[in-house]
Amino acid sequence: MNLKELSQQLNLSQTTVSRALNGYPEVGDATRSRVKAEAERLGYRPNLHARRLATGRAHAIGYVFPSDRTVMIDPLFSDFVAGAADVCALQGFETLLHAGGQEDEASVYRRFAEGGAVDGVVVQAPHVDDPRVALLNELKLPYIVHGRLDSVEDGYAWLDIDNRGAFHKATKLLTDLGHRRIGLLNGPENLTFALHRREGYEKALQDKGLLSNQTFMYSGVMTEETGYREAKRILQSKDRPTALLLSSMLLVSGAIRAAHDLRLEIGSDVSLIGHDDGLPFLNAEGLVPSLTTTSSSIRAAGSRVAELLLERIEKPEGELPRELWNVDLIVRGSTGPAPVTG
Amino acid sequence: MNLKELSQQLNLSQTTVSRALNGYPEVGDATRSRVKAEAERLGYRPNLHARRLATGRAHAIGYVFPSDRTVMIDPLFSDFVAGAADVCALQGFETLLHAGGQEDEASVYRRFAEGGAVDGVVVQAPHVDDPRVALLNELKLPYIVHGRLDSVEDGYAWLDIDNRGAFHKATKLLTDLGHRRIGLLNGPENLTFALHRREGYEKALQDKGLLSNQTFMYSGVMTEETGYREAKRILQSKDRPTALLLSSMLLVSGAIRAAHDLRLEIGSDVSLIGHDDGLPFLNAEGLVPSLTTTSSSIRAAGSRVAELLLERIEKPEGELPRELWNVDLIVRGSTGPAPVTG
DNA sequence: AGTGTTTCCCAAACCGCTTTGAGGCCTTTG
DNA sequence: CAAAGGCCTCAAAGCGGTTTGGGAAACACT
Repeated sequence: MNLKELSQQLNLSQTTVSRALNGYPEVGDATRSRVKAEAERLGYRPNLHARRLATGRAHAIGYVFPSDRTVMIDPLFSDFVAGAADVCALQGFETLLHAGGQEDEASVYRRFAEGGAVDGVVVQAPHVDDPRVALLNELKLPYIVHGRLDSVEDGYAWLDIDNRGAFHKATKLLTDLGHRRIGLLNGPENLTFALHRREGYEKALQDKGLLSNQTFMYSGVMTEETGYREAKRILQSKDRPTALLLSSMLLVSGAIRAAHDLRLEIGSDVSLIGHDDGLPFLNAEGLVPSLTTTSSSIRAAGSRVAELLLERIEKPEGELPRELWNVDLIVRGSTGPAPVTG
Repeated sequence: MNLKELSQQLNLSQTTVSRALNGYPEVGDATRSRVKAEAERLGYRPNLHARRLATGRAHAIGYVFPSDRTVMIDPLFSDFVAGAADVCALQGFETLLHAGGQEDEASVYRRFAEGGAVDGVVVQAPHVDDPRVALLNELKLPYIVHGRLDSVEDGYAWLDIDNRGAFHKATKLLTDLGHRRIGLLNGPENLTFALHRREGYEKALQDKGLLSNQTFMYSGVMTEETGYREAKRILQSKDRPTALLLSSMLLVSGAIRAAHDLRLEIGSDVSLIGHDDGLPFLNAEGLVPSLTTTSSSIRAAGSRVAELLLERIEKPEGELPRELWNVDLIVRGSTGPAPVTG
């Protein structure tokens, strides 16, 4: 069933039927409802590609897996995308995923832009100096960055959580509790979010005249295993830290295991603060003791990013959105005063 | 740069240029290479929608999030999709995600089929008696089920791992080690994979004349927290089991925490076997003691499913693929003989 | 020279929708 | 009553590719 057949069925022109269906004002109420009823009855679905070709709009947004992510897919990713895809679906947009292949990333974006495959893209996990932003600006393909470049905040659209602030707060809580040696297990610090977290952490230490110590730090992939291994290493080191900051719940999970191994009581022998992205399968509150966290829903971020992107697609010349989300510090049972023998 | 401009540039007709680019034999070698070089030089990208309209093929496959999954996105999902998207990208296919929205699932499939949005879909996490299969058969939209319906194996295309066999093997290992009371923490048993796992488990118990015990079982969402809670409950029950089977690594993670809490030594006081989907962020080998697993890469399954789907799209009338993958039982340190006092 | 084969290329139709520009009909207004 | 203005509707021209049905040129063979 296509438009032509439908319009013949109705004894109307294609134009009128199309307009009736798409809500244009030039068509009368009676006609419109007749058309709609008939379309419904016959199960008419407009051909997407024809519509896209005619309108020049894809009604789709895209994600490109960064090439260095194809091996290690982030568990955050699905939740983020789910949030975004929900919003898109509500507005009749599809979500396109493009992974790897032999094509390099820049050329995928180019094809997206020039071939009209998508109306806009989401840039995830930006590097400190991410080339994608410049490329997308050049291509004039609407986009929104989830995160930020390192120092630049102008000239591109972004939504980020206040990673510096979050880890500053978290570290301050620990120093206020008397901790003097605090470790940090972080993501790869060429990614902005991780860098910012470290900056917040170091700033808070400096505020108290404390120095950060390289042996108490880790930066790299955030798996349960590295959490275990690095937490164990750090907690076994000479003058071990009395508290650890952990950049993801998976690291937390590993660190808890390490603490158990070393017979360290969490919340007294060692305090733990983790960053919680609100993943449904790893609950900070359900831990024992419950985990003190900096907390921010990655899913909500996904939804909001999609909203902003759709707005930008609607009005490409509108003002560039820049949203910095506050991150809550939720104090629970895993943090306590520094041990006196520390 | 579109085809028309390119052909004018070359002083050729659109036909010839199109044919040269798409490898049709009617065009001479000299002409073909001249066309290709010029297309490359000018950065010509064919408009996807135009091509799709003309050919009637979308060059895309789709995933629809089941509506009951939009709240709790499976952490397996991203790895599975990544595997699939890789394969698709290599063959020039895009991957479409459709989540929720206000539209019901059946109508999404209908729209996909009739609107030509995708050439085929992947059906994930099938229920015991999943209505999607019948719908897709009716719509004649190529698809492949990752998993199976409960009893039916004919009349649809599927790839599944041998969940029954895997959990049979795992349970047998435990009974052979002398365990008589064995618990099972499983996924929701309205999903086929979970049901099959239980069947394998119960069969192996029966083989030894053992009865399964409802108090030693759990079926539901597979999060770290439920793993902890349920493992703790089961391990505290009267005549507690000496071994646990766990349907996902997240459940394992929770169970380990529970065992620590209860001061049970893993591998001696309680044996653990987990199902490992090969997720990069939760490594069975890195645990202490290393975890005995039934092991099967979800990512590889994603890739293969995509391959099969692309084949089906190519030849819709071909034979229905049915692949049952063997699952390895990898014995490591978390399993040992049943404690004598058991 | 006439015929048949290849080889290479073209004009035009088509995919199914949107949108433009025009026109018919009916009501209002001077 | 004629002109103006609204309201509806339509035919046709895109959008940018693919594909069909020839046709011209070059060559080989009677």
